[in-house]
Amino acid sequence: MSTRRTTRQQQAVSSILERHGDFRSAQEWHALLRESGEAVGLATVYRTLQTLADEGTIDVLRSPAGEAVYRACSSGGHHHHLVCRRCGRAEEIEAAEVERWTSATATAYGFTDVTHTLEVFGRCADCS
Amino acid sequence: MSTRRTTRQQQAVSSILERHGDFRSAQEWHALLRESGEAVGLATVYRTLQTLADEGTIDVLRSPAGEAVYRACSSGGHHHHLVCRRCGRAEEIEAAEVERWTSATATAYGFTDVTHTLEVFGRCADCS
DNA sequence: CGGCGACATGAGAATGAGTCTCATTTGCTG
DNA sequence: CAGCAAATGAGACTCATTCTCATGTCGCCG
Repeated sequence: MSTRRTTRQQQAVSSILERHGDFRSAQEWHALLRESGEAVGLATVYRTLQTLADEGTIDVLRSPAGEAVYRACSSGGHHHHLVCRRCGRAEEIEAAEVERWTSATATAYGFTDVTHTLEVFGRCADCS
Repeated sequence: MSTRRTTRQQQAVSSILERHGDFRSAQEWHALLRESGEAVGLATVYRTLQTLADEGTIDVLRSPAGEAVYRACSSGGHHHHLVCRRCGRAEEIEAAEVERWTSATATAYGFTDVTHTLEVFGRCADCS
């Protein structure tokens, strides 16, 4: 069933995501890989990022500009981010209160099958 | 300075946004306008939506699929949405708790100049 | 009322992220 | 080692959005 192969390319993608801790677009990761000598086709970068995201291994979100940005996250569970809009560095944050509030509110309005997005952007201490 | 002209096209856009209360993409609003006989160029629809959004007259957010969707909102102030992912209908929701929580958390991490996005998607009572 | 200048419009070209196709390469398992 | 299915990558393609630029239109001034 899970005929999951381990290719050089997939390892290169995972590994570069782990070396850098910030959110970057597929195109940026692709460029970084090329610079580092570990060339990987753009299509493969997209495919791999998507697979990893589906697995929950990495996190995706949309930058204010509307493009998808990816990063490796330590916590496997559900969490949100506090992202520096200048340098891309991100903190993982837990938001139990918010979880509770959204699900209560949604229920109050008769909504079911609820999901939510919450991202916080700002300027980190270093970039101020 | 404010050489703001009132054109038929801009009125048509504003007006159709007000007649329907849901989130739709620029392309969809454009199609609706055409159907209603009030044809407006696609580029103009984009321009007008963007202007209205900048003014704060309408709200923009990104659908899960990644395209920008727009809708006229009654409340001028800051608020969030509970959006039906099937029919696009949306409720405006206030989230004082969440506002407080995000700003407190961001401050705790040394972040400044903080903004946030919060959107809740689900299936409304009618669409369940 | 006719003219003028600036802003607005719209058709189509251009851009750019992301996806798809398909011939080729490459882990893996026997 | 052989064979096959999965993975790759170059490039074509899609599709939302933006840009360009020729033309239209609003509002004012004399």
